[in-house]
Amino acid sequence: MRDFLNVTRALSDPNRVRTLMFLQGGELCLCQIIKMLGLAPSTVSKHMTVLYNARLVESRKEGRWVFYRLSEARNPVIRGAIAWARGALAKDKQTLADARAIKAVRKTNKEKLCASYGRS
Amino acid sequence: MRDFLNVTRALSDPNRVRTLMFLQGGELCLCQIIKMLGLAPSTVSKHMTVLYNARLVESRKEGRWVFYRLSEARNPVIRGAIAWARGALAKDKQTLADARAIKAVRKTNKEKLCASYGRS
DNA sequence: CCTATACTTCGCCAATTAACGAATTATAGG
DNA sequence: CCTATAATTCGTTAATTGGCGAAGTATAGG
Repeated sequence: MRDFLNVTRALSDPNRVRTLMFLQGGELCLCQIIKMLGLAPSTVSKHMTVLYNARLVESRKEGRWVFYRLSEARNPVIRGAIAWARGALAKDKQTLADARAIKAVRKTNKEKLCASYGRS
Repeated sequence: MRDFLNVTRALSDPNRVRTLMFLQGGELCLCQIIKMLGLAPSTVSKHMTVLYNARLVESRKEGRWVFYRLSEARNPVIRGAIAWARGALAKDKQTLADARAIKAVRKTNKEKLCASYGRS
């Protein structure tokens, strides 16, 4: 029950759900997620911790950067949650808009994007 | 997104999740749910409203009683949520304990159970 | 009608949560 | 070693949420 509630609570915030959706396109570093969500770095960091503790995402550190990706665990509860969310939101307006926006973010040079958290 | 979040938020409380699980055995009137959860009637009523607004349950009024049942809607988001929760919690301790307890509640005469909210 | 009962609505309180900025940690590169 | 940068942790604040009991609504049965 505890694990289950960690997942449902992680999925109870629109910014976390958006992040899960646009992580479908592949791993992103925190600063790219910050750029997408337009929130303070500390806020986004905390959101990612919630997703991580729910085991919905995994992370990888590379130098100064931390990359997050959708969980690849075989755990059926996690896979079920991701599959369900994906199905439920495939045609969601925000999800589609983010899928467009993420392309630009991925193309942008990471050094430029991250410098002072790239509030452009 | 709004509909999706209504579902995930409804699933973010253990008492609501427990209720969804033991409703698998068939419809129950509010006083039976009150008995199962051991919470104040007003609290349980509010929980059921949350589940109802998320479309996870449906209700039926019969005289003084209100019966709740798992949603039978064809909506894939709802059906997916229920199926996922069911799979995730099939072996959950609380779920199993509730499955046992619900049998006694179903057998109990409803008049007796509900009288002064049956705090026995 | 009047009472009892099943449920809901309302107002309140304590706990949780999402947000921020400031301070801190860790790493890359002079 | 020193600075800049990416991310995290901490402290604060405003909003939300889960709980309760009291009051209100609706229905069944004298």
